[in-house]
Amino acid sequence: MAKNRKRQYWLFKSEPSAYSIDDLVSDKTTYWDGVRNYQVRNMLRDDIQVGDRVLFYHSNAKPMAIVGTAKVVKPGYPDHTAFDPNDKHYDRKSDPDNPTWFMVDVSIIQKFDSPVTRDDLKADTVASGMAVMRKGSRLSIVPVTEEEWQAIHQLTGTKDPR
DNA sequence: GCCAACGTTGGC
DNA sequence: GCCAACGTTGGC
Repeated sequence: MAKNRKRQYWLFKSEPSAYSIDDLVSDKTTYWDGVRNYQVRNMLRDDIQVGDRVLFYHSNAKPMAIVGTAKVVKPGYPDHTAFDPNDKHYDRKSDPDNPTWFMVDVSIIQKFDSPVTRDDLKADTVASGMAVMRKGSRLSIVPVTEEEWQAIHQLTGTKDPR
C-alpha cells in the first residue's frame, strides 16, 4: 500500500438475509466473499486498501438502509469460495493458480442505533447524490466521497472514530 | 409481484 | 463479432 495514500470510503451492499450488520457485530471481522462482478472485483483487487472506511448497506430489506460502518483490515486476496464446488458462489472457471475473484476483510466500527433509510438519504442534500441512490445502481460496492461519509455521520448523530 | 437495468451466454 | 434470450439485482 502506497504511503500517504488518502483514506477512501466505500459502500458495501449486503442482503441482511445473507449477511447482516448483526452478523458483523458478532463476527467482529469477516471476509467479503461472493462478489462475481468484474467491476466490483477490480475495486476489491486494486482500489480498496487497509484503513479505508465502509458504509454497511442493507439491500432488499425492510428497511433498506445504511446500518453501520466498518473498516478494511486486509486488502484484496483471492476469494477461495470460488474454488469450492459446494459453495453457493462456486465458479469452475476460476483457477486457484490465477484467481478470477477477490475479496477483502472488514472489521466492525459501529452499528448505528438507528439505520439511515433510503428515505432519509433521499431527503438529505448531500446523501441524495450518493452513487447507491442512482437509478439502476446494481454494483454491490460503490465509492463514497468524504463529504458523503460525513453527511451520514451527521444524520446519525454519531462520530467517525478516528 | 413487477420491471428496469444491466451482465452473461450461446447460436450464428 | 453480433445480438437475442436469459438470468440477476434490487428498488418500488
